[in-house]
Amino acid sequence: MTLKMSNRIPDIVIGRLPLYLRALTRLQQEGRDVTSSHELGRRLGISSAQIRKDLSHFGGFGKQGTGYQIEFLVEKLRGVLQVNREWNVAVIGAGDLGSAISKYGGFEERGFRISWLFDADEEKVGKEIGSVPIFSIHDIDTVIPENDCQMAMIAVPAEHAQAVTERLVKVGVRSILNYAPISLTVPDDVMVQYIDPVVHLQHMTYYLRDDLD
Amino acid sequence: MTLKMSNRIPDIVIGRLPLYLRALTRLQQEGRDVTSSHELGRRLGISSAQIRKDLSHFGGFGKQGTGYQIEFLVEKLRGVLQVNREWNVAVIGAGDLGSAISKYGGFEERGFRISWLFDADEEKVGKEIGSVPIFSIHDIDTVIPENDCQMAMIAVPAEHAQAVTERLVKVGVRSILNYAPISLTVPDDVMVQYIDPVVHLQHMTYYLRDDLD
DNA sequence: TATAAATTGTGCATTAAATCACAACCCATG
DNA sequence: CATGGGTTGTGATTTAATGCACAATTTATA
Repeated sequence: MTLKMSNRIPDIVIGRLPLYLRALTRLQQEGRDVTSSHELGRRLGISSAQIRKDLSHFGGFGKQGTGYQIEFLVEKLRGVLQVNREWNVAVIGAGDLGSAISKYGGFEERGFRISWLFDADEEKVGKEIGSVPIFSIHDIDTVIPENDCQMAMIAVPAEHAQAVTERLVKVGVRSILNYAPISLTVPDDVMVQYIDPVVHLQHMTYYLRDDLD
Repeated sequence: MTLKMSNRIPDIVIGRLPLYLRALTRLQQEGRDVTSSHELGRRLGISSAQIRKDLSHFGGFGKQGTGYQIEFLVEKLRGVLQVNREWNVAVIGAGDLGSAISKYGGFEERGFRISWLFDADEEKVGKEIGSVPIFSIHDIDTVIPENDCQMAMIAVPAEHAQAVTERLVKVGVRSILNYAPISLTVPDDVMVQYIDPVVHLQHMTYYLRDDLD
C-alpha cells in the first residue's frame, strides 16, 4: 500500500476528499445548491487553490464564474471514493468502544454498515448491540469469507490487536481501522488507518506552552 | 495556530512524536532497554533517517554505534510533549461515546485525566460514569474556569458541536479533540484535532478497487 | 450589448518534507 | 589495542506539496 498509490494521485489528496464530501453534505443540509472553492476552503481551513487542484485530478467539476454544483460534486466524490454503495464492516471487540460504534447512527448514510461484532467473551455471543449481532471471535474464519466483507475495525485491547489483525488478513480483509494504541504489521496490499485519541491529545499538549516565541 | 508553529519545529514532526513515544513504551513493556532508529522505523513504517532527523530537532538523544536508551528517550519525549504531568480533560457529551471515553483506562498512564463529563440531559447530571462525574452543560461556565482545564473532547451530535466549541473557547479551553463529524471554527490560538472514523473508512475505500494499475 | 465581478483550472514558482550518504563514533571481540 | 560491524546526526540532494497568478469563462446588471 506504499508504492502502488504514488504514481497516480497522491494519497494526501485522497485523504482530503472525505473532508470535502463531509463539508459539501453539510452545505446541502443547509439547503445550499452551489458553492465555491473559496467558501469550502474557508470552512475547512484549506486554501482555495488546493481544493481546486485536488478536485481537478478527477475532472473539471466546477464552472468558471459560478463555482461547484453541490449535488453534482457530492455524487462525483462519492463515485471516486466508492461510497455510492454500502460496505460491510466487521467490528472486533464488543466492549464499550465496539458497543459505541455499533450504536452510532452515522455510518449508514456515509457508505458503511456495521454488520457483525466479534468478541472473545462467549457470554456476549448470540446477543446483539444496536441491532448488530455478536459472534464468537472464532467465527471470524467463517462469517467473513461467507459474506462480502473487506473492511474491519479493531476495538480490542492492544495486546490482542496484532493477532486479530493476522486473522482478519487471512480471511481477506483489506482495510483495517485500528483503535488499539499499537502499530500493526500487515502485508503490502492491506491498508491500516489508526485512531488513538491520546496521540491527538499529546500532539496538542506540545503547543500548550507559553514560550512558543 | 497556523503561523506561529511554522518557524520552529514543523508540526508534522510534532505529530510523529506521540507515535514514537507509544512504540518506545511498548518496547519498554517488552523488557527492552535499547533500540535503534532502524528498529523503531520498521515497527512504525517510517524510515530510520526520518526518525533520527525528527529526534535531532530536540537534541542528540542517541549514541553512535549503540542506539537509543529507551527509558532516557521516553523521558525526553515526555518532556518535549509535556506529558510528564497530568492534564485535566473535559468531555462534552455523556452518550455512548462520552461514556466509552470515560470508562477507557488508557488515558492516565499517558498523561491525561478525564475529569468531568458535561451533558444536556438533566437526568444524567449528578451521576457518574467510570468514576467521572456528570455535570450539566451549563456548568461548563463555572467548573472549567475554577479548575485547571485547557483541554476538552467533544462527543455531542454535529449540530451542537460548534456551539459547544464556542462555549469552551470562551472559558479558556485551548485544545479541542472533536469527535463530531464537522469542521469547527476557532480563534487562531485554539488548536483542534479531529476524529471521524468515517473519514478514515472513506479514505480506504478509494483503494478497494481492482483497477489501481 | 457592454461592463464588472466572480470563479475555475492550471503552468510555474516556491516552500516543505523526505531521503541519501557519509564522517564520526561506540563497542564487542580476539 | 586494533579491527569490523553497527549506529547516530546532519549537510546535500531529491522529491513532494503548496501557493501564486492569470487566461478563460460565466453571470448579473445596467
